[in-house]
Order: sequence, then C-alpha cells, then structure tokens
Amino acid sequence: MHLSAASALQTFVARLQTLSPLSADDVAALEGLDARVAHVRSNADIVGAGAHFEHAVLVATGLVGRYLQLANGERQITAIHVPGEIADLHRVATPNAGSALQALTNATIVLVSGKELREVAAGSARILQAFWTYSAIDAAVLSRWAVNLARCGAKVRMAHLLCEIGLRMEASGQGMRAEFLLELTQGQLGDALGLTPVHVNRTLKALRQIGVVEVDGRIYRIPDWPRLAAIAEFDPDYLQIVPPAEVAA
Amino acid sequence: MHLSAASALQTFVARLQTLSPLSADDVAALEGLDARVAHVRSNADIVGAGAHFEHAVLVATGLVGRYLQLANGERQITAIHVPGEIADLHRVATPNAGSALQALTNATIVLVSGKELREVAAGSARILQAFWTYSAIDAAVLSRWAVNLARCGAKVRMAHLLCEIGLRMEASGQGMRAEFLLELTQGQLGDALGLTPVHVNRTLKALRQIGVVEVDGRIYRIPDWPRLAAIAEFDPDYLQIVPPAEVAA
DNA sequence: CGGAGTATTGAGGCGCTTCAAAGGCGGTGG
DNA sequence: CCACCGCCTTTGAAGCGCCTCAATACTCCG
Repeated sequence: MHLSAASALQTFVARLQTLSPLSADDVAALEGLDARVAHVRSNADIVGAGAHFEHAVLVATGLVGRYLQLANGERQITAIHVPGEIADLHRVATPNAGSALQALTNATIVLVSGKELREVAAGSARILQAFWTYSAIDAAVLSRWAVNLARCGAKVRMAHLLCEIGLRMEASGQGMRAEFLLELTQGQLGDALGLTPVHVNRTLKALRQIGVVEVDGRIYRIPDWPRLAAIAEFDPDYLQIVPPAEVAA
Repeated sequence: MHLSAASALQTFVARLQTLSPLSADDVAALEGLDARVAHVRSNADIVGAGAHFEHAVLVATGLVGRYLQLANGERQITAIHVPGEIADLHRVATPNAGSALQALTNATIVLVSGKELREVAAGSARILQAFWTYSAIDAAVLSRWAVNLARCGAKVRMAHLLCEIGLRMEASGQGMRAEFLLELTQGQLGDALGLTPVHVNRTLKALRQIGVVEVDGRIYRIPDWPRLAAIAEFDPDYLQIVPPAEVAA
C-alpha cells in the first residue's frame, strides 16, 4: 500500500475514534481491512449515477466530489471530500444512494470492500455506531450547504465554502485554514456553489478586492480569517472537528 | 398512549423493517420504548437551535420541520416530516446536530428517550443498522433537496416538493399522492423552497394555470401526476419507499 | 362585527445568467 | 525548443427570474 493510502486510512480511523470510543481490536479490524489503491484522473467518475458499487471510497490524495445530475446536463456537487475522508460511507448503509462520485482532481483513492465494512460493523457495535455518527455529520455538512445554496448570495456562499474547506483541509493535515491549495477550476466551484463559472470568477474578484481572499493560481490565502468567517456566518461547530492541539479563532 | 401515537410508532417500526430485517425481539424492544405524547402548537419550536434535547421526536399527527436560521432572521427548512417519521433520529448519533425542530402545524408528537434508543441500538446490531440506514435515506432526501434549491427554478422546486410530500404522505397513510392535505402557509412553503411568500403564490398560480395542480384551501390535487413528475424531474428511487401493494407510475 | 394572519396582485429593482470575445497557461508534437 | 492548441480565466453587455415594497381582498375566530 502506498504511503498516502496508509496515512489516509489512519486519518479516517483517528476521526472515527473522536466519534465513538473504539477498542484496540476495533482499530485493528479497521486497519486490517482489505484496501485496494487506485489512481483516478481528474473529471473521471469513480461511481456513476445510480450504479451499484461494492466498495467505499477513501480519499488518499486529491479531491473527490459527490454530485447529482439533472436531465439538462447541469450538475450539483453535494459534497467535496479531502484526503482521509470516506466519500460514500452512507452507501454501505443504503446501497442505492443515487449520487455519483467523481475525482475532481487527479486523485489516489483507496477502495474498501463494502462487504468487509459491513462485517466489521456487524462485529462491533462501537464501529457501527461510529459509522452512523460519521454519516450523520456528513449530513449535517450537507444541510448547512443547502442553507447556503438557498439563502445566501454568491459572495457568502463562496466565503463559506472557503472557510469550510480550509478547516477540513487543516484537520486532515493538508495545509492551514489561512493558506491551502484548492485545485478546483472555477467551473467546478460553480458546480458546487450553484453558480455559473463566469459568476464564480466575478465573485472571487469581489472577495479579492475587499481583501479577504488572495488567490495565487489555485492557492488560496485568507489574510483575515475572522472577517471571512463573519461574512460567511461560518460557525465550525457543525463539522464536529476536535482540534488536535489548538482551539482556533 | 393516544391512538395516533401508537399508530405512528407502528408506521415507524414497519419502515425500519423494510430497511433491515428485524427479529421479533427487536420489534418488541422498539415498541416497548418509553413514549411520552405531547401536543405542540403551530410555529412552536420543539427543539431550539443548538439546544441539547434528550429525546427523539416521532411525528404522530401534523407536520414537523427541521430548519437552520441565519443571523438576518431568514430560515431554511431542510426537512419536512410527516406522521410516522422520526424527525431527528440523526441526533441520537450526534447530539449537537445544530438544526432546530418546529411544529409547522398543530401537531401531536411522541418523545422517545434518546438514552433508551441508544440502549436498544447497542443491544441489537440489526436495530443499529436500521437506524443508520434510516438516517442515510434522510440524508439522500436532503441532498436531492439541495440540488433543487441550487439548480432549479421556482416552478420545478415547487413541483418536486409536491411530488415528494405527496408520495411520503401516501406511504404513511395520510392521503394519496394525487390528493392530499398540506397544511402549510405559503410563507412556510417559501421557507422550505428558498422563496419569498409572494413568489410562492405566483408559482402556485402558474402551476394551476398550466393545469398540473389544483389548490383548494390547503388541499392539493394533482390531476396529472406524470406531468407534474416530469416537470419536477422527480424520480422516487431516492426515497426508498417500498410500496405496500402497488408499484406506482 | 372587528381584527389578525393569510392570500393575491402590481410595479420596480437587483443579482445572477447568457452570450460573446479576448487573454493566460500548460501540455504536446513537430 | 518553440509553436500550437485546448482549457481555463477574465471582462463586457444585455436579459430574466426572483425580490422588495406596497396595497387590497379573503378567511377564520373571537
């Protein structure tokens, strides 16, 4: 197994441990799961819409997005997953989940057998509980996302996305909230934010001009995090991230 | 326990059984849960935003909504629950869920102890599995909702909501998809659809004029279900409703 | 019969979309 | 190594959908 894959699995297990107290056996069972590493090119579907797929997708490097597509070809990204996260654990509970999974950048993923995950979960109520809680937090993130889509203007939506992704990246060791690499095109950002690429561009320009974001290629810098968070009405509680050392501001 | 409360619990347990094969003991344990019946007036919060609440809320009569509120006072309803559904089972997994719960109409609810639910779940992997799946479906509904909010115009959003609610009502014995009582004000519909009350009104008028919806007070009739479903791009799969007898159109 | 919340309709404005075109940037092949 | 090509980014101009503000009618209930 590649280094990044092993590290991603550890990040995932560590995350689970903050959600439900796992025994040493539980951790061993999780780390012993059969894990097939795969590489996926940017914009390639990992799981098609409505397809059955017998593996859960753990992100090792790059970004993976969950999305739903409409008949007119438009799509809406409903979740963006950073390394260390399983993008579709919920599918282990409901095999016909409906949404598709796509690599948003070139990505390394770890395929974990759904059957094995179900067995491991059936063998330990603590693990099953952790899976449930993990999925529930995923849903809480989605519900916050829905509120932004429905109620907030483009600047606020963008600001919120940057706050959330920054924090999630930081939590999984991919950078700092104040400076991180987000390798998405403005078109992909639009797919997530419910905006056209053109308007994503204008929105970023506006955020740059008021000085809350600096963009250098695909590197985003947040010179004034509290101000960006204020614009976004960002309250990190819903992410349920337990900070490893600091308490954040 | 009132009749409606007992019947709601049975509907809920029956729903769980379609998600995970429960033993007779499991069913007995679920039906033996301590259940306190309460009545809530329209527009009264059952659980405030960010509040801890040690009970899960099973809807017995009326409608219950989950929502998030922004600083400017706007709110977005993220889920509408009909009788027979538990509105916040996810909170049993993650106590600090963030979203608030409100009676959207005068409602009868059944308060089920979160502690007891956790105990019952810890005692049976099948029940725990069913709870997880139940929550996962709730999340799938939410994700479809998010797509509508982000990508669809007012008519499509409204059409989709009517399709979904109609089907869910039918599934829990509250009417038929083609004719049901939806006791929401246009303002509440707006809170769910991400629209102003004024525009909800105009949208309903437009749907009436093209003949896909008839509104009589708060009774909604769908004379041409397939056409409404086509407008909404409604595909009921994500609801994972197993029809009791028929197969639907 | 009065009052409050709800529904309905009109007029005007703003934000995002659409359509269009030019400039940057990286990758690939000659 | 450079020239080219495709994708991405950036900017402009015009249009449409939903919002805001505003006023009137309806309906239920005391």
